[in-house]
Amino acid sequence: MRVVMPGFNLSLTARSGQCFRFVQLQDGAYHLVAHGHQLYLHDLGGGSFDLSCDQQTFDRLWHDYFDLGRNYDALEALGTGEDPYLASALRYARGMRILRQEPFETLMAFIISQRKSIPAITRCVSQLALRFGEQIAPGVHAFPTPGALARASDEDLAACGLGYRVPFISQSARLVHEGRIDLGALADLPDAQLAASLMTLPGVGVKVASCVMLFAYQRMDAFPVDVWIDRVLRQHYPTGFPFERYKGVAGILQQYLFCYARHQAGRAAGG
DNA sequence: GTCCAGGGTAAGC
DNA sequence: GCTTACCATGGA
Repeated sequence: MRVVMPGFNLSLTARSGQCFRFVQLQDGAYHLVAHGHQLYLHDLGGGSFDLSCDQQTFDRLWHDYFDLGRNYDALEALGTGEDPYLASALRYARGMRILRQEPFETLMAFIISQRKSIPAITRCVSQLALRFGEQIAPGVHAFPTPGALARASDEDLAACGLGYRVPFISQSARLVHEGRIDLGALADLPDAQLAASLMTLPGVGVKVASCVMLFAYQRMDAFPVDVWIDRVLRQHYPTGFPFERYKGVAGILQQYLFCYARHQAGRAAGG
């Protein structure tokens, strides 16, 4: 079906490091697996996209997944003048959106993310889906359920390239599967309690919890600080990031800063 | 060979 | 509260 998503930047969103289930195809289109569904997306330009779903599935699932109910245009007014670096980041990554991902998959993906590059994380998540996820189409697998990962052997998990994170994944999956942590119920908690609850899981610290809050629970004040953002803060915000000024959208801005910083580094490296 | 990657944990202070 | 060593793996 043909859909108009004004200003939506598919390419940047797909490569932004918040979701590891986008695959770019030969013709430039993207294939995505989320919420037990697959979706092909073709950017036709001018805000038009060709999607491999019907209207009902789009309205019920993908509309919210791509956070289309939120007005990102208001971000453009921020940063101008007082915050030129943020203005540059917003200009570069205009149209990128914060995806509304599944809590369990996001939790597992960002436990894996520690000390790994985005391509390496993508490989691990893909392997987990291939080995333990339900096949939803020929050669296409959903992300595994908590039970499937809880039952997986350490050897099979290690074969996915998880390294020393195997017990983190195994134990956290078990705690979710056994109901010791109810990821659905966590959505009702305020930010501080949500963060504290997530951090009771093995392999989850402040940064991973922040990513899960931002990318799965729509907590737009969650502000993950990884090595890239740490550099940005030290180089461009030596007196501290103005969280109060950006209250309610700081996490979104963080994602723009993250992508912009990586883009700049890529250019400097000649990529 | 070295260094780095969307860090967390445990030990030590 | 704060630093520090260590943790597997793959790519540059």
